[in-house]
Amino acid sequence: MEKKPFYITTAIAYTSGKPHIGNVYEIVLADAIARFMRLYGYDVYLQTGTDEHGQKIQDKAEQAGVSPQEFVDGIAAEIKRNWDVMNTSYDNFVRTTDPKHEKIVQKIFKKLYEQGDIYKGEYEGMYCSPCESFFTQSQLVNGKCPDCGGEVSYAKEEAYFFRISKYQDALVKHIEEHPDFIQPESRKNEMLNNFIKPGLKDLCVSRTSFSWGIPVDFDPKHVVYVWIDALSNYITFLGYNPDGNNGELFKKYWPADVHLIGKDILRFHTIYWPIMLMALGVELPKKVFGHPWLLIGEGKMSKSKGNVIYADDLVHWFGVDAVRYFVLKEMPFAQDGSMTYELLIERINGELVNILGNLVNRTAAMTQQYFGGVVPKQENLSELDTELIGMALELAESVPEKMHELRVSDSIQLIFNVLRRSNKYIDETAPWILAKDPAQKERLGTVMYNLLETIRICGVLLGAYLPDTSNKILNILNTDATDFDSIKTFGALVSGTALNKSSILFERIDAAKKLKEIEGSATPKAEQKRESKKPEQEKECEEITIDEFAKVELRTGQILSAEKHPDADKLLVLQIRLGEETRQIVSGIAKYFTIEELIGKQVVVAANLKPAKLRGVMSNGMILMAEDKDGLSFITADRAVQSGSKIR
RNA sequence: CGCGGGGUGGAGCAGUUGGCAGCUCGUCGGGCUCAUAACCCGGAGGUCGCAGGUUCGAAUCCUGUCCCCGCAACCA
Repeated sequence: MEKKPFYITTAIAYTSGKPHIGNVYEIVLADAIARFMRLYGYDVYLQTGTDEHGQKIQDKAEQAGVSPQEFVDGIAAEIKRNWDVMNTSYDNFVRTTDPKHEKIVQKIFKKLYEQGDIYKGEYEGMYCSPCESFFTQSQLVNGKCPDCGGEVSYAKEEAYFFRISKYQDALVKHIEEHPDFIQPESRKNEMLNNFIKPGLKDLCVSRTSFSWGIPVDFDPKHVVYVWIDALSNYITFLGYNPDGNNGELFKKYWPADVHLIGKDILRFHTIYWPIMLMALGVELPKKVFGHPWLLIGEGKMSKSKGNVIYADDLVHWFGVDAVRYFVLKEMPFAQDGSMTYELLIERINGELVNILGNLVNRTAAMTQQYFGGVVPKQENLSELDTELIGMALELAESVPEKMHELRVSDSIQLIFNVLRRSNKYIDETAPWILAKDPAQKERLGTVMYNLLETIRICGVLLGAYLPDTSNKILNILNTDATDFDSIKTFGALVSGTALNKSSILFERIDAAKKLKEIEGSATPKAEQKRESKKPEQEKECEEITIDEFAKVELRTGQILSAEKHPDADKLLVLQIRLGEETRQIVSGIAKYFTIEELIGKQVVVAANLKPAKLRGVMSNGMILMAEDKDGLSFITADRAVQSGSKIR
């Protein structure tokens, strides 16, 4: 029988740096869906990859002193390695610097140009020459460049535009007629009300300000800007061809069943991408799912917060299936999920070790003890048995149902409910009591069979989420009944089969010990290796000479007054006494301190910093602060020294 | 009045079309011994942010209000 195709994609990752666990979550989620659909009987194609063009990459490569291509080669390999560490089963890992992709993008661009959907126009705005950037009036700070504070002037730049306004009505119609197109639904309303209905502006789709991109072949001083380049990866790598001469993969798999993306780029995938496809006369994808974010504790991951967690480190500490389990299970459908080491350890011990691992272990041990490790026969069933069997069989219905809605966490929950029930079943049937009475041998056999078969069913389904663990379980059971059909009926496990030796599935983690270990090795082995071959990593602590250090003029000061910045939430305007003079300093600490607690504070100020305007207010210096996870703390002298004192 | 998300036992969350407020963890008490100090049972603990309204009946629908969190614009 011909299998139904199922094409799923992740967003392609930008090659500006190493991906953190939040980025990796997306491919793991996609992988779980892909593995499940394969198990369920679809012909699945999972595509992922990297987005490798753009100004930022050109800049970073330059800083690192390598060519952009060398630069992205390094990062793409790093990204791929992280995908592999997570045991993800992608069918194709694509890169936008692939010549085959570049060629088709040029053709797409040309086709859209020739049919009038792309036109040449002028990008106008206020231009800052040192920054080489355009700004709109609203972005300017007191009429000056928001980046460098320098003068800007009106300028025009030649650019190509995509006439997306033309397709606006068709897009609204499509979204309204296909309620599943944008998921989750709350996002759909957001897109419609915030972006589409107020009116779409034509999109600038080329740049002349940098060169690291796909050149427009009929006008080579332009490069194709990110939208057309990156989004089209979903079809170019399937062999789409604007001239109609499409490849086999495209014919087979397009339109995509799911584009899995982060909620932050939903706009591009539900507005620009569909319109591009409409303009090309290509069918639209069936569903775009904007998944939530994985937060670390309370907040977003960021380098400046120092809370970035990488997938390979987590795997190094906890094992791949434990990490997969956590991100898949702990992430709600439409709301951001939160990760901490404590929570991760709690889930591992409470669910993987206690519920799953221990169930398999005790069942295998009893089978060994009572039946010499051979699967016994199932005889007459009691009500207790049919309840367990019913729950196990229901999984073949309920799990696919949830998975089709992309509710991965709920699916795992369903399986674990059955595992929990199995533990309870052991307690209710008390096999160790049955074992004492030779007359109950048959009953004991039935109980053990029911447990083993239930574990098999759960083991098969877990293949989508915890592939290694699933293999281990099915290997212990020594069974070939591992396909989806085999779990629709209860009894595929063959009586008389000798079990293989069982092993511990998940080791219990001593939380205090493990946390200490993590603390103690800020850069574990995996990271150290990586560090040495990453020239692009910004040197966060570059060595400086004592002369360079001496250039910074540090002085003590006292805060005389503080008031809210009239036009910014995060900023406070402080008047600070530095010896004879009084300085005005603007500082982004409004969130952390009240005005009352600031007044009178003795602080340390970098006094010879070049003055800058912050949201329109002059700031002459900077206050030194220590920052950790609990917030900010002032650096100060340990006695009340005279204000303005020098620090060295 | 920039846009959006959220306030449900100590913690984290579920609650679809209004119909007895649930789950996991923790906690307290008990049981069991096959198993990885595991597993099983029971108890305590909630005015569902607040105020009003609709209704026989509201966590759920409506109005107002307070608080938190993202995004956007400035973290010198």
